[in-house]
Amino acid sequence: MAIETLIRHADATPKRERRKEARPGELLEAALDLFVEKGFSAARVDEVAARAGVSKGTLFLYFQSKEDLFKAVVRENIANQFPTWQEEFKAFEGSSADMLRYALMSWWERIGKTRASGITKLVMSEAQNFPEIATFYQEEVIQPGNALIRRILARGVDSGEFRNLDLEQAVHIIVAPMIFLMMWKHSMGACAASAHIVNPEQFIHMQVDLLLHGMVATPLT
Amino acid sequence: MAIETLIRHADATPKRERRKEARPGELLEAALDLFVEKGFSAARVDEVAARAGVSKGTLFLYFQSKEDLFKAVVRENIANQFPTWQEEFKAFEGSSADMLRYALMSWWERIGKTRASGITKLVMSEAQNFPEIATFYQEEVIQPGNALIRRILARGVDSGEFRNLDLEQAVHIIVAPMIFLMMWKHSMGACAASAHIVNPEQFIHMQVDLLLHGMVATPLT
Amino acid sequence: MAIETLIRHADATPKRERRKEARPGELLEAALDLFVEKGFSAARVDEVAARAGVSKGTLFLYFQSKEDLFKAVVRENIANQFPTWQEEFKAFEGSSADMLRYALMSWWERIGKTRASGITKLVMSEAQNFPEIATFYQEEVIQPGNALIRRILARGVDSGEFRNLDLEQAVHIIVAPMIFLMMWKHSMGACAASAHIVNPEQFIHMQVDLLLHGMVATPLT
Amino acid sequence: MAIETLIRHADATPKRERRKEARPGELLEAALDLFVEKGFSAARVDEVAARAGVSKGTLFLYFQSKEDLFKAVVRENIANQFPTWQEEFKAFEGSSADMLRYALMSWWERIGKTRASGITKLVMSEAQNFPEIATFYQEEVIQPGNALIRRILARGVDSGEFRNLDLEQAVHIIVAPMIFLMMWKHSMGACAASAHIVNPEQFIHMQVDLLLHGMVATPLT
DNA sequence: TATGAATGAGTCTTCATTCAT
DNA sequence: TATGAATGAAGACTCATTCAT
Repeated sequence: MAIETLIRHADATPKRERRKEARPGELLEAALDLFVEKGFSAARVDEVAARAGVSKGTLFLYFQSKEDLFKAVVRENIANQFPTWQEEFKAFEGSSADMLRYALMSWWERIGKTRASGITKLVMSEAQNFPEIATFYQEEVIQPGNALIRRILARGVDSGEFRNLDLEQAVHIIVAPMIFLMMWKHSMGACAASAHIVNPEQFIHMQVDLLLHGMVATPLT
Repeated sequence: MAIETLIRHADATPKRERRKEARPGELLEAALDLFVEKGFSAARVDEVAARAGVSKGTLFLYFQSKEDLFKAVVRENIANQFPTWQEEFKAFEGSSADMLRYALMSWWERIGKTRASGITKLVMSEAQNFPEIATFYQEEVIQPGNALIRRILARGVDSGEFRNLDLEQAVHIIVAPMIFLMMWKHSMGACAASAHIVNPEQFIHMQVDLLLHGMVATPLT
Repeated sequence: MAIETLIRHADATPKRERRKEARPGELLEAALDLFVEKGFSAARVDEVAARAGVSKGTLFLYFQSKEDLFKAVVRENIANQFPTWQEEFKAFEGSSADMLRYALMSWWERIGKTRASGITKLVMSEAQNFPEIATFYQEEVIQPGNALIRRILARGVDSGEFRNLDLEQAVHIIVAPMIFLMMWKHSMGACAASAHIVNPEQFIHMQVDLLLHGMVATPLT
Repeated sequence: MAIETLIRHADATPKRERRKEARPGELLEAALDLFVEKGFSAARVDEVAARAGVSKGTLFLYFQSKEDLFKAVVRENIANQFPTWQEEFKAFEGSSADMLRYALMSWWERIGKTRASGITKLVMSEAQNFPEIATFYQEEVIQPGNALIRRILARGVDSGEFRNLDLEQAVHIIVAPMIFLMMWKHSMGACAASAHIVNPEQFIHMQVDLLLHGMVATPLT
């Protein structure tokens, strides 16, 4: 998608011409779909090419190898939605509890629910075989994401709304179930036997509730 | 070859050794290693056999297929542990909060910390390509595991120690961070940029604390 | 290797040759040879490919599987002939006795005499191990073949030239010796002790004669 | 069977002792079944051994190789029922037509119908790969069998009951359908799609009828 | 003599990659 | 630049045969 956008901006040439220039973008699109769906090794380059409407040979004209294609796919799709969010959160006026709830729910709407979650699943699944990509993802996605959550928690602690938490740890605890949701959606969740065991919206609701108020009947004194 | 012969004589290792009792265990060991290291489809049965010190044919003497071998690995390393836990939990006498804490920590000691956690990572990564494995794992690991947690929660609710929870959802919320830990350890956790970001023991401690008592400074009234 | 290189230069045969049109035919030729020579299961796809001058992979470009290849061989060499026969028979103007004689003789010329007869031998030899092939053969060769014969007999009965026969049975009686000829040619006929015991043309002549007029000196009254 | 008989006659030792001696016979029995059922290459030596109640290793104690076993099986089972028949035919008093009918029907009862027909199927199927066996069979079974038929035909011709036939050819025409019946029974006849297409008894009846009196309504003048 | 665990060559099939056109 | 025919190195699994016991 990023590449396509760049190309579009570069020149507004008529369709036939652009077609040629757009090839890599179409291939990356198709590859993303297939890598998410089947994983790196089970995805077939024939199918990627076919879905992009070109021949297998053409694919190798743009990408040296399947691995090369994979890396390009992930790099292209690690987009930053974070700046937008940062703006939203700066302007947020409710309680920090509401802010947390809002953050997780909107994360689900914009990332978890969409195809973007497939990238996370993909990166985590193949991290062992592509360490550079894992590092890249860690830096470009996970750390900024964590920073966003950390800011919300810090706000709550500062205002006295939250207990005095170890922020670093707490961030992971918030983030873990979201990552779980994405993994689940693209793995067990896609299998018949366990398809609808986890309902994401309910899951997030309860997650926030428990995180905020705990399970014990007699609260901390 | 002359050298090889010399070595053979030095070790006096017979080419064919009959060790029927020991074989399956040795193969399962090697298989666990390789499955965790490379994933299900990338692990080669030849290599499993070689690492166990036998020929490819011998492997198929003990396991009908690669899938069968994998199932045996899962049973040996994960499923087998459930009965023990069940016993322990039956005999447990402390509070349900302590019980939950104990469950998660001992789960970490016996599974999460060990190579066995790699199995969970692998299953989630490749579930889509091997539906039969996904179903198997769902039935032999996830459902029994969930049942164990559900019993703890039910005990807490029954005794009035916990709030009246939607057990099914709560189970997922307990389990999700554990799955996250396993995924993390075998994906991002293995890359430099994030190696020690998540400390499992601390993570679990805080997870239990937050789950039990919540984050808000002013508890539910 | 030096020699090989020399030869290559001498011939100037390119390693990779693109001959999409010709490939299937060449493969079918080679496959027919090998299937007849070794039987279905003993014939090796590698050897078929090699004999056709292509790599193993190329064979699977044109035929989905060994079984698929075999079916194509059957269609090419046997099943394809039925429409032609049907045309010929439609246009046939002589007596039904002549028609029968012609059918059997031309069957011998076009199938029995050629390598194609080896296919029948092979199918009968291996039918039990490859039920799908047996069914295929039954449907694509035996039934159409029988239908052709049945039509000739029916014509003779209708015209009063033949006695009122049980057509279904009579068809088998006509067909049996033809199958015998094919079996014989590719089994006992290939061994010294019996090489020339059965002369097909004479055999067919006498077969038709006896079938038409019987052996007894005093005919039915 | 032949071997067993020999052994039984040789010594009437108690069961336990004889067991050991009987091994080869039991193996040949089991092997016959399996070779007939599946053919040479599809029959598994494990299964032969298992069916004979011994281990695979034991089989190779008695037979050098699978091929060796195969040859032994066929040799053992080419029994001669011919002398008996010869006696019967010498004493036969009816017409030659009746004699022919009787010969074919009793052949079906004693050979075609029984497991013995499996040997023929086996030998014809594997003749290409075992030429010595084909020769052996030709001499030991086919030629004597043909001689029997030839005598019947000669009797009919001599008595003026039959036309003046080329005996050599006529014999083949009589024998061909019988061989067809055996092949069919053990190949296509064993497949669901065509199980009962050919009814042997009816087939033989009609065969004899047509052979004797022909199909044409207006007989030879 | 009997066992059955162990072997390893051999089989079909797949698929990333190359290259003549 | 684009094609798609051709390649060949794997990979899972089988099975006749061997050999330590």
